[in-house]
Amino acid sequence: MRQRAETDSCCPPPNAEPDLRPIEGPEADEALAALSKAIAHPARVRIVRLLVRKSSCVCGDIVGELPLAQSTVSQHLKVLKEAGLIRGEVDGPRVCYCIEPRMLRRFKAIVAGL
Amino acid sequence: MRQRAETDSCCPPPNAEPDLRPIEGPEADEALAALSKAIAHPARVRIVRLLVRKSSCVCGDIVGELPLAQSTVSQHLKVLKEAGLIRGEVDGPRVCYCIEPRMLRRFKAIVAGL
DNA sequence: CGGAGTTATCGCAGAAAGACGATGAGGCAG
DNA sequence: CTGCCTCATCGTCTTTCTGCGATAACTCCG
Repeated sequence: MRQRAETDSCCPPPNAEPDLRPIEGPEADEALAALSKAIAHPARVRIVRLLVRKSSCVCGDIVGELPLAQSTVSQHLKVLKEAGLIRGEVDGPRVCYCIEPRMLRRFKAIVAGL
Repeated sequence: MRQRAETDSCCPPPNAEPDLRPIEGPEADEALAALSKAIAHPARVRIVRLLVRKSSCVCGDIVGELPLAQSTVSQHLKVLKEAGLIRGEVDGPRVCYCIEPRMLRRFKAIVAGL
């Protein structure tokens, strides 16, 4: 077993590698559209905010924070995960979600470059 | 008639009033979701890019820039307009669209604040 | 007034999103 | 092994999005 446990965050990748992907052009346009679509729902905005705030990653507690059914929240998490904005790591019987800093940074960069 | 004409941009509001609206909280979350949804389509990203690039506002030329029917482009413009991201001003027989700098700034600010 | 050019709206059809309950899959404790 | 807890997936329904052609509205020019 790993030494990751209670206080230890399950997703600690604070790597600050430079992002070489373009901020403009067709690829960036597609990326912006996809990332925007992923975040284009109040529930998903709240999820992202939760995960950003808690550098330590919350888990199914997200369900408790939202007025939605567990299956619905799971769907939203799936959308965010498929967009690459968050990551889920299995930690025993539960799953620990956290922000994918790279992708969030990319989103911010493209938007800022508008 | 006004002195606005060919080279004159029809939407010249370069006012840089400070935006006092919140960057966080429920209101900002709703705003971010709405703005993201408005831009969450490749065609609409391209439209926004076009209007940002050309500080002078293009018009129905947008239709020529996109591989979509005129009615479809008009729909996308409507979405962006309803989100407050762009503005359309009637200029003779045609309509001149331009970015609404305030709203775009707000979008950038909220995203940057994530 | 009447035609021409430009844009908005309508109606439709197919695709996708959103929400939920029910069910399945997997780990952990006993 | 069995039950429990957590989470993902499935199936369904409703709503919204997306795209288009057709048509209306609107402006300018003769």
